[in-house]
Amino acid sequence: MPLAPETRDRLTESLARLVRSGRHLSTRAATSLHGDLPSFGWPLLLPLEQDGDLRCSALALRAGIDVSVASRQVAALERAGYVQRRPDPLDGRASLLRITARGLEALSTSRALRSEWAATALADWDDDDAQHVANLLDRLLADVERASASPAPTERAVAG
Amino acid sequence: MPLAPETRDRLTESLARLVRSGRHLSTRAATSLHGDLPSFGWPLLLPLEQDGDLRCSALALRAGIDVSVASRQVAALERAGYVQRRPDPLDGRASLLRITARGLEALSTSRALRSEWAATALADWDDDDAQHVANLLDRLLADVERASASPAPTERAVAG
DNA sequence: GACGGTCCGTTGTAGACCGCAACCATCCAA
DNA sequence: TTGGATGGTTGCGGTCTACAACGGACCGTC
Repeated sequence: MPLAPETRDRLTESLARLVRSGRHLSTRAATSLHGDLPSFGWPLLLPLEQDGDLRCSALALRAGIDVSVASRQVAALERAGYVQRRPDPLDGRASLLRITARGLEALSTSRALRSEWAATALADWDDDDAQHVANLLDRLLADVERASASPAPTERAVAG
Repeated sequence: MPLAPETRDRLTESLARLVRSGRHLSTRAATSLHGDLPSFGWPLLLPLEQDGDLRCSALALRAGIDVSVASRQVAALERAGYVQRRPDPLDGRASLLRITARGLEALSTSRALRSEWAATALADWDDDDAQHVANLLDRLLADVERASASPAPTERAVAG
């Protein structure tokens, strides 16, 4: 059965509330969820942990932020000793960023804090439901990002 | 089967990415998703549409923001003619906020834009999956908000 | 009926995050 | 060699947020 408009709107509304709540949580949680890591540390260090050395622009792309923002945040992380930069041997303009041991450690404690928090929040979920919703969330995320990337639809909606 | 740690962490990670992506979308979408309504218009006007007249403090509670923020945003909405205020007959300190015809109309066009956007984003979902994920999202949202409201768990995590 | 504590909403202030535009240094192709 | 393209930094302005202080109104108490 194709998607009914009511279901669609209900889903977007739930999504909007979730985003709002998540934003609220991430500002409020501040130190309790990130340890001594600044709030932007997680989304920047995680790609560095997973993919190894990255350029600033690549990191910005992964984190979904402007290069200028990434530049400032990376500078802060570098000052704090979470990342290290070395000149890119292939391009004199660029730097390569690498996560330090301190960065890995901070990521680890932050991961533990998140995990602990999630354990209390999701106390009465069973594994099947959680896996199911995780699958659907990933799919939803992919679709939202795809629709967000293409500039056309909403502008068409405005014009039409 | 109880929630496995891996599932838990996977779910939080998906959730974090979704929130991040959604935030990005809501800033980027700006005019295309809200029409001429300011970005904070939707979460403020919606409770007024659903529940009728509300005080500023009640509205702030519903929107999950501080009263001072709500006060400023409501003032902007009032200047733009989306809401109307009248003194609360029961309490000389308070005002009652009511959404105007213009506000209802703006909400309606905004809803249409959202709906149109959602239609393209969720094009290849079927109704069962969408309803299922909406149900699970609502439950997830409730749990997250509950865990977010209680100050204890994360601080315990930090202390321990 | 006056008074002190409490509550509502507004305003001042400050911080976090974001993106755009201008800029320098470097790269690369013509 | 030279001019356009590119990587990263910085200046600037904008948005959203919360906390603190304040004036005005409310209410239980004396």
